[in-house]
Amino acid sequence: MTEQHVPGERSTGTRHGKRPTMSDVAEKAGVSRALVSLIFRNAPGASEQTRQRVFDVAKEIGYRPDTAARTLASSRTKTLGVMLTIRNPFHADLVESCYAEADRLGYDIVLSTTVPTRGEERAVDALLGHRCEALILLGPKMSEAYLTQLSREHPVVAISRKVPDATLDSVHTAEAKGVREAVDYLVGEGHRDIIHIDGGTGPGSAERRKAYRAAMRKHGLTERIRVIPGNHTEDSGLHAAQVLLDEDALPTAVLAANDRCALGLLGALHKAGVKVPQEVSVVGYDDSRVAMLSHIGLTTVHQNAEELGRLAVRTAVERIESPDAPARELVLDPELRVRDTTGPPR
Amino acid sequence: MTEQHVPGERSTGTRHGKRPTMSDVAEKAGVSRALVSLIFRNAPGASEQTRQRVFDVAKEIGYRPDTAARTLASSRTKTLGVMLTIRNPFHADLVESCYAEADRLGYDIVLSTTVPTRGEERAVDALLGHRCEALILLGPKMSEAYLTQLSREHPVVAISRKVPDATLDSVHTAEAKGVREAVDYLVGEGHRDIIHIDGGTGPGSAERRKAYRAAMRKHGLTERIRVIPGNHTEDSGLHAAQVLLDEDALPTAVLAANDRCALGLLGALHKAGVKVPQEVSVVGYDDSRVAMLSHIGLTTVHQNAEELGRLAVRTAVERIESPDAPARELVLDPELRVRDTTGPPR
DNA sequence: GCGCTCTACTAGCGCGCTCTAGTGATAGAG
DNA sequence: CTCTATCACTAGAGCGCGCTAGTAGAGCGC
Repeated sequence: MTEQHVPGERSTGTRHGKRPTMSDVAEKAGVSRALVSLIFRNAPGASEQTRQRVFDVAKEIGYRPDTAARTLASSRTKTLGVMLTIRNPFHADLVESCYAEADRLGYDIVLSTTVPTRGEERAVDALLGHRCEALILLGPKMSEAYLTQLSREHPVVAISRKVPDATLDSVHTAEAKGVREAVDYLVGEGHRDIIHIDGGTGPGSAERRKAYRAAMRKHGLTERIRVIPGNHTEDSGLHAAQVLLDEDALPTAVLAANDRCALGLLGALHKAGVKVPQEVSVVGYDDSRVAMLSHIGLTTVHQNAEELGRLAVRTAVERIESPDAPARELVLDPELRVRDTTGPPR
Repeated sequence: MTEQHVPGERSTGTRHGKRPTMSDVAEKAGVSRALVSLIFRNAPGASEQTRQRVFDVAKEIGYRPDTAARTLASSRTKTLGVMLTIRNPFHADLVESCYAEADRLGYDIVLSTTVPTRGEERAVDALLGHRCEALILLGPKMSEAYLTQLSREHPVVAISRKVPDATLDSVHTAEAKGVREAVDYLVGEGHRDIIHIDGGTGPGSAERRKAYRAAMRKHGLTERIRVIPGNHTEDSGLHAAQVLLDEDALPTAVLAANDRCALGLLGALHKAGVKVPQEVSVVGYDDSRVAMLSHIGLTTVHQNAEELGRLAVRTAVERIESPDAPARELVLDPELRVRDTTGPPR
């Protein structure tokens, strides 16, 4: 690493002077603080002329409303908290659509991500500290007890996680249906040795696992049922590949926990010289944008991220407005997207 | 979409009751509010016994410190604002390491992402509204004027963007060196028709473009120089592929603007039946974790995300502590990672 | 006894804003 | 001319906390 010192004009200007407040604007514009407040809140009760003058003064002295003070003073914060896992490309899709819908409904969004060193509880604490009016949790892995507790104290919407008899709203796709379609399709192509890498305790995993078993049974393939434990990261795909490659024979098709898992699996298979889909077919889950873009198009179960995000925000806002309405579960239909990682068995 | 109403136990419990405050805790614990404050700030001056009792009471009544009130009351917020583009996997890598370092230094982080409907200015406004003590901008595309202005008013650290004669700190890799290494390597493999898809106005693009030209010239390939305009998204790779495929002959190697661009390109080439690396070699830039995991390992110029994030946070904190120190430019060496998308020309 | 320090705590102001309850000025109705 | 309505604006309380200044009491040396 090298380090350079840039000359620059350090000593000039307003550098780090005290941040201007509403009072500064008021004084300079020759009006009361209350009026400035009113104008910045877009509330009626100020003449167009004054309004303009206040905005001009504000711009001139570089005033920005202070979110903290605003939050503290007002009963409403008009803020939604979104918990996500920044590594997850599908979450990126969801976040984008959340923003769009929140904008439409006049809400702000604050993000809080989990990272390896920062678990879901910390992420949630940060959001609640910001006085979010509702939480939107993207694929939460937290315990059911904690989730239930949380939803008793705050409006909570979970995306991609179904909680039986829950007190919280949830928005997700019909996991079972997606898996069933995938298995039906693979069987239709002639596969019989279809295994499943599951998502462990990840959101939706239990349903997918169950649906896989049911679908296999339906096709009379009960004895071929096999689940390799995994999770929702690339690593689990990699790991599953190692397990499979150590054995005598590969299955002809693999149903991965999600796209990330599928990508990890594909990477490892490719390194081992296994041809996809000639030797093994691979199906993902999510259809995050990367799946589409990867140079071999991944066959995957499409979840409508845009709609999921939109509905989650709508549901959150409705929940804020009527806290005691019964909990809702919104279920979208998934759709199998056949691309290039699947074909007839070898 | 289907909708279900879940019974749930809506009417019980503390649902949405007034949020408990420090006074509630104080009262219930039989101490003054000031003492509770002190305890929650981890400040010395309370007996271990009282401390424990206060924490117990707080937990019992579900008290959480209010970030807004805390921010408002204290001069310091100990908060760093990070602007990112959530779609960008490289940013995910950076954010993770920022968190780790901020944790170490006792700072909080608040995230603000750009999305298609929410530009950089809005993202920055949100951060400043939260009274962040410094801004860390991941690959900002904003105008130089705005950036300079911003850095005059607040501590700002830019990652992956170099601003000549700047008043702001920047942390980035030696773009030129990475590109030079890539070109040297390709030429060493026997390539002569090496083209570059550039990153438009994206961070680092100008330097990379310039370095590409210089490197080609150095190898006596001045006449083979060719730059296809692009940007830092998958789409630009796709688009460049279309341009190239429409022509009589493909180049033997392509230096993409970044990994995302390279992935788009690979996808399109694959669909067109062009073999990589047999017919065309492809080199990316960033080495975001996806590059590694993609089932064909992408040859790319590695940027040390962990170190970049770490240094950005350190620099931001140092800037907060000494606002008038000269601006610094921290430059890390990149490193070519040869994987599977490159080889000798056809 | 005195003054001293140290520990464990409390009183109360003010951060920048929102929001309710006003005030005064002008206009139109009766 | 009074009465009410409307408009443009203001006064001031208080949101939940941090923080400075202070106090009460215990312990200690002399």
